[in-house]
Amino acid sequence: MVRRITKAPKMAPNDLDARKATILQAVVVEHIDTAQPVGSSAVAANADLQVSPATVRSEMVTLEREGYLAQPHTSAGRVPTEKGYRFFVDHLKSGVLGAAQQQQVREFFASVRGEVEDVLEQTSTLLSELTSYTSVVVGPSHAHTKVLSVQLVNLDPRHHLLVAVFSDGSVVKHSVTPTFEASHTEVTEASRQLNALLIGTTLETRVQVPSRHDHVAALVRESVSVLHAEQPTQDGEQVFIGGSSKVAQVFDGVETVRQVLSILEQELLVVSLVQDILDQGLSVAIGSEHGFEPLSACAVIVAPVTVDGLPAGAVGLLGPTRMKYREAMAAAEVVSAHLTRHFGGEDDRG
Amino acid sequence: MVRRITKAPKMAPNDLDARKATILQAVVVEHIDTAQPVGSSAVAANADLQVSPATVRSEMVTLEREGYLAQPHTSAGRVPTEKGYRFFVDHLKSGVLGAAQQQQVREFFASVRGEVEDVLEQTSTLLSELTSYTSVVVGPSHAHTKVLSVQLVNLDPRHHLLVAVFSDGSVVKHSVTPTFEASHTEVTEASRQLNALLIGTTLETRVQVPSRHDHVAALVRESVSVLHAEQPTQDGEQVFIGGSSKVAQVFDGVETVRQVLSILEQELLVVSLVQDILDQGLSVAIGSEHGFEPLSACAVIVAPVTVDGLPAGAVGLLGPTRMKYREAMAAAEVVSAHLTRHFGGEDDRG
DNA sequence: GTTGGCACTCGGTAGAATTGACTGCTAACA
DNA sequence: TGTTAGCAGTCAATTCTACCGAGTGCCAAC
Repeated sequence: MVRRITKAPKMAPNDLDARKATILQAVVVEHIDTAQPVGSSAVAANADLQVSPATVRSEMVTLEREGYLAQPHTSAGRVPTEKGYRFFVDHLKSGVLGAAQQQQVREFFASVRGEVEDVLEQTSTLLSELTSYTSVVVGPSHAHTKVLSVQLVNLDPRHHLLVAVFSDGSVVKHSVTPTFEASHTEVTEASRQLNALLIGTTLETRVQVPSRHDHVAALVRESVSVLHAEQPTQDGEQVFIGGSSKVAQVFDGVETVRQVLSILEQELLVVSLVQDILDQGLSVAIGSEHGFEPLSACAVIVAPVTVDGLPAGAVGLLGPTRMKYREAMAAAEVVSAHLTRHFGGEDDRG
Repeated sequence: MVRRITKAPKMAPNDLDARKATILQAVVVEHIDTAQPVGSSAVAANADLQVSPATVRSEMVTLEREGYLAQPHTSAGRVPTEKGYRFFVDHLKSGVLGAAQQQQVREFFASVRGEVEDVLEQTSTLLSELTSYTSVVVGPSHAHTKVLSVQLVNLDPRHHLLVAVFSDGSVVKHSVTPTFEASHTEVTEASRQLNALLIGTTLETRVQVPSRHDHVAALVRESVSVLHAEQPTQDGEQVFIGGSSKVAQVFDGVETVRQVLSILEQELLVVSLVQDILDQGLSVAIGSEHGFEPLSACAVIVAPVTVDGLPAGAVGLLGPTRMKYREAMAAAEVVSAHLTRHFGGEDDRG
C-alpha cells in the first residue's frame, strides 16, 4: 500500500491547526473582554497573526461549521459556543495570580483563626473578593469521623439535648424528647452509657443498644437513633456561599439573576453540583456540561481541597460562561492549595 | 423623622380630611399595583368617590404641596412619597391572610420539628414563599441564658474543643490551643473545674478563675476567656434569610438589586437593622426611616417574637417601598404569632 | 492558499413626528 | 364656596425613517 505523504501530522477529530486555534482563542479572549461579537478584523489586528481579515473570515467559517463559534445574526461577528470555550480552557496555560492578590491571600491565611466553619466562611468571602464572582466553599464531610464525646444535657424534664463531638472538631446537637420524665440521675447515667457505647465509632457503625425497658435504656436508644438519623440527609456537608451579590453584576437579565440566586439558595443542590463536577474529574464545567439546566448560562470552576491526601471539600467559583477563566482558575487553585495546607499542617508560610 | 403610631382623635397638623385620605390611599393602592404614576381620572374612577377628575386634581395639588405625593415629571400622574406611604400604612386596617396561606402556615407549624435553628431557617423560607419577598428571621439572643454544661474535649495534645451548652438549647464551640501539651487527665480535670465554675452563670457573669501556674489552671483560664470573648461580637444573634432570589424579581435596576443583596450578605447589619426598627417601636420602616442609606429603596416589615413575654427575636420582610403592605404585614404577624406560640408552649393547634 | 475588493445584510442609532396620558388653569355653574 | 367641564400645554414614550457602519460571503487576481 502506498502511503500518502500528509503535510500535517494526523489530527484528532476535535483538534485544530495552530492558526485556527489562535483565531478561536483570540475570539474568546476578545469576547470575554467586551461581551460583544468579535469580527474578523479585530482578530486579524491581533499581533501574532500575520494574515488579512479575509483569511480570518474563511477560517471562521470553518470554525463555525465545526461548532466552535456561532453568529448571533448575519453581519455580526462571531461568539464562542460552549465547545469553543471548552477548547479555550483546555488549552489554557495556567495563569498566576496578580502580586497584590497573592499578597492578599497570604495575609488572609497567615492571620485567619478560629473554628473550621469560620475559616471556610471567611475563605468564601475572600475568594469572591479576589475574583468578583460568587464563590462556593464546601466543607469536609463529617461522614467518617469518629465520636470523641457524647453528652446528654437536661434542658427540662422532658427535653434533653444530645451533644456529640467528633474527631474533626465538629459538633452536632439534637433534641431528645422522650415521652416520660427522666430524672437527673437517669440522664447522667444515660450520658455515661452513651459515651461507653459510641466513643470511637463513626456514624455508620451500628451499635448494640440496650433492650431493657427502663428510662435509661430508652434514653440511650432514642439518642442513638436520633444521632444515626443524621447520616442519610447528607447534612454533614457544609457549604458557604460568598458574594452572592456579584450575581447581579456579572449576569445580565433579571431572569437569569433570579434563577442563579434561586439555585444558590438550595445549598444541597450546590453541594451536589460541585461534587458532580469533581467526580467527572473536571475543574471547569461550562454551560450545560454539568447537566444543570437552570445554570446553563454559567460556568463553574472547582478545585478540590484535600487533607492527608483525602478529599475534604472543595472551593468553587460561579460566573457567566464568558468569565475570566485564567484569573478565576488561578484564584481557586491558590486558595484551595492554601486551604489544603491550612488544614493539613497548620503551618502557613509560602 | 419617625412618627409614633398613636391614634389621636384630634386632627394633628399632619392629618388629612376624609376625601384627601381616600384619594391618597387610592393613589397608593393603584401605584403598588401597577408600579406606574397614577392619574386623576384613575382615582376618580374609584367607586367610593363621587367627584370628577378635576376635583381630584385640585386635591392632589394640595397633597403634593403637603408632601404626600410627588410627580415624576410635569405631565405624569402622581406617585406616593415616603410620607404618603407612611400615612397609608398608619391608616391600614390590619388585613387577614388568605385561607390557603393560613392553611399553609398552620400545616407548617403543625409538622415542623427539630432544633431551633432548623425551625427558624425553615420559617424564613415559609415566610418568603408566603409573600414573595425576602424574609429575615432573627433568632433569640443567647446573651442571658445560663450555662448548663461545659466540656473540654481532646482533639489532640495541643488542640482542645470547648463545648458549652446553654439553657436555651444553644451550643457554642471554641478551639482552645494552649502552648503546652496537656495530658488527658489534665484536660478532664480542667473540664471538671470549668463545670464547677461556670454552670448556672451567664456569659456576662465574671467568674473567679484560678491563678495557679499549672496546666489545668491555664486551660481553665484560656477556656473561660475564650468563652467570654464570644460576648461582645454579638455573634449570638442568629439570622436566617430566606428567598434572597426574590430580590431580583421585586426590585428593578441591577444596581439596586446588587446593593440589597450586598446588604443581605452582611448578616450582622441585617440583625441590627431589624433591632433598630423594633427599638423604635415600629412595625414598618419605609425608605429612609430606618436610616440605612443603601436600603432607601426598601420597606422593611418587622414583627417581634416573644417567649414568656420577653423579646426573643423577630421576623421581617424586605421589599420595595411599593410592597403589598397589608398582605405582607399580615403574613409577618401570623408567622411571628405562631413562632411565639411554638417556642412558648410547644402546643400547636389553632 | 492568500488577498483585496465589492455587494449585501442587518442591528443600532439618531431625529423627527406623533401619540396620549397627564396636568394646571379658567370660566361657568349649583 | 366648592365643583365641574373644557381647553391649552407639557413631556415621556412610541413609532417611523433614514442612515450608518460593522461585518459578512463571494470572487477574481495574485
